[in-house]
Amino acid sequence: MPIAYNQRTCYCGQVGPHQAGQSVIVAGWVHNRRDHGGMVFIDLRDREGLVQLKFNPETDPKAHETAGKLRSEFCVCVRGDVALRPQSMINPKMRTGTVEINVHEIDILSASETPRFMVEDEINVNDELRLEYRFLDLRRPTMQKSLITRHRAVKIIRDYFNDQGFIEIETPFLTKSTPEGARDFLVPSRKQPGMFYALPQSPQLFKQLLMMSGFDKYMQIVRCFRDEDSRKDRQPEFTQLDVEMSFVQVDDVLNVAEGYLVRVWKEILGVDVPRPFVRMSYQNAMDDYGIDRPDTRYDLRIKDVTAVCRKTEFKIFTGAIEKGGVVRCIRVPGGADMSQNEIEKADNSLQNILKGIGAGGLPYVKVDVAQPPSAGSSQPGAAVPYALKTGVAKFFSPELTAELCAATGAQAGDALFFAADTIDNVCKYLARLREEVARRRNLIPAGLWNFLWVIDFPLLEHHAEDNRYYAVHHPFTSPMDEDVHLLESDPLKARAKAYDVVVNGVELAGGSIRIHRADVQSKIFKLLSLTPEEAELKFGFLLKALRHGPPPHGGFAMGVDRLVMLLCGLDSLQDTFSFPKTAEGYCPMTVAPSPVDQKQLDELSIRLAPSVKK
RNA sequence: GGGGCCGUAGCUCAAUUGGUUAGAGCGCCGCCCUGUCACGGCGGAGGUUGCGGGUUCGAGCCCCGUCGGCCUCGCCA
Repeated sequence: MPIAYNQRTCYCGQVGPHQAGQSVIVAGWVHNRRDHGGMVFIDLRDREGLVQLKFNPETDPKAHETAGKLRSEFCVCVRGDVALRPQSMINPKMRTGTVEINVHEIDILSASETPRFMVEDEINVNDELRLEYRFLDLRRPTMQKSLITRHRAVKIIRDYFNDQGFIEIETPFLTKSTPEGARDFLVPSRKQPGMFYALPQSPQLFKQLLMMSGFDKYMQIVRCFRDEDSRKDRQPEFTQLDVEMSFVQVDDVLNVAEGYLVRVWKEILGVDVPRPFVRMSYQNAMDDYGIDRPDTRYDLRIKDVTAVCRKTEFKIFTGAIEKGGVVRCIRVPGGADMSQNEIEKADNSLQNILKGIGAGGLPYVKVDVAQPPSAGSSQPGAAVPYALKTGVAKFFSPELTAELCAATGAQAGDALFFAADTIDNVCKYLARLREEVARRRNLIPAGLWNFLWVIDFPLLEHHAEDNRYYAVHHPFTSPMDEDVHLLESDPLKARAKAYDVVVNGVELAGGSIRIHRADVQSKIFKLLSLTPEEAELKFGFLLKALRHGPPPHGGFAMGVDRLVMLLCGLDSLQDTFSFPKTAEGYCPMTVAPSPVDQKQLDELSIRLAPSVKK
């Protein structure tokens, strides 16, 4: 009689001393086998963990014989008694290490080929192989934890938003291609040859239309698609929590978002996140951190030293300033101990990293205590407290040195790293430098969660290439009421009712209050160089809806994959997906994308370009 | 789309200046072993060096192409 595996009594990882003496049925995969010729030990694994099985040839010869045939990843079911291990045989490294199961009966439910890699957490296997054998990869405890955490976070989303009166509504995947934004994934229409649907980059317009339909609190956990190159923190299809509310101002939306985040951090990590979150203006973030998603766990704030550097004879500084640029710097406390190799020589030196993103170089100085003029003289450093050495020190006179130290708060033993260029480039370089220095010098405190709202984003940005404005957030974002008049006079000065949640330097969510007036929306389209005809063609349905009593509304979207990455402390977004794709958008397991039959192409009226090889 | 690095046993990696029979650890297979938990001991098998072409007396190594992976810039409202 086979063991009734459907009457499994508990998970392997949950067997404990409270069951001592009880008969149990467990099922799982063979993790490890230790065969002593006589006694055989098996670690059996299921989604909750491992438990040690013991096979004794004297008491259970038949089970012991079967145990000898077991190999890695065989799927088995056993019946046995839970026993407390003798004191000296307790394994403190195992959660179930105080007990073991004396097996009386075992069934091999299925055998396994030798796995291509071992199912354990500390593996060193290339990603492609992991993805090809994703079903094995997902057996690893960290991957199980990741997907289970994902489930819990999503469950909390549904509970929380349901409690708050939100309604989950689905929106189409086969929809209309939207201009701007990322590249669309296209789906050809069979019934209308030559026509294409696009997969949604987000349900943005649908959720706004639902507001116009009167569902004043909407949410959805929804797949979004963007056909751009993948990265460690990016996949072509990803999941968003999408939220929209009517009759709200910025604070109302921030409150709802904070409420969820606080709850999920408490329930999953047991961490109390203080509310309300700190708010920082976009301008403040750019000035102090050079980036719109600052990691505030460490200081290293950027200081503007344009005024001081203007007085130097250093062409790199003065040249940049003459062209309308700025000079800014980061003070690294104690940074004088950094080697020349680390700063500018090594392949991965700070300078080379910055050169990699376009910087010309990395001017720097180290701050030292000033030497007295001669050995005999007293009052060392009384007039000039500090002196600079190395790098571009020679361009700073004692007076300028004093000014520089005053402007940056630099003290003896510090290093100052400069960037001189346009404001945009200086921000880009120093933001990167900040991150790199913090990581290398271990300035990032462990266990800290810094939640931050970045607010007061500009509404528009200007691109020189095509000499036109682009929406910073998206074209439906409302300008601030007091800035509406700037749309005529100085559009780049207009601020948006937009906001991002940043956690430890990761942009986790973002949103805005939307335009709910047709005239304002038309004005924005015009600024974005859309003619009324184009606007009608592309967004006619939105403009039509805006003429039928739209409520004021706004919302946000949160990256669920990034959320799970943060909660699990993962450094790869791939590990939060069940079946992710490579950087080329390829799935090694299913071998997708792949060619299709000529018949399918014919039905879609699609002919492949001659350059496409079969 | 641009640039860089990489591809050798099931896995992770070696292989001197282009030179003998391409090695190691882990895994795998066999035998032995009654308290292991990274069990241990002895023995063994396992290779079209991603693929295609070229240079050379000779190519894992050099050159060209191609496929794939990773990093990076661009892109990602």
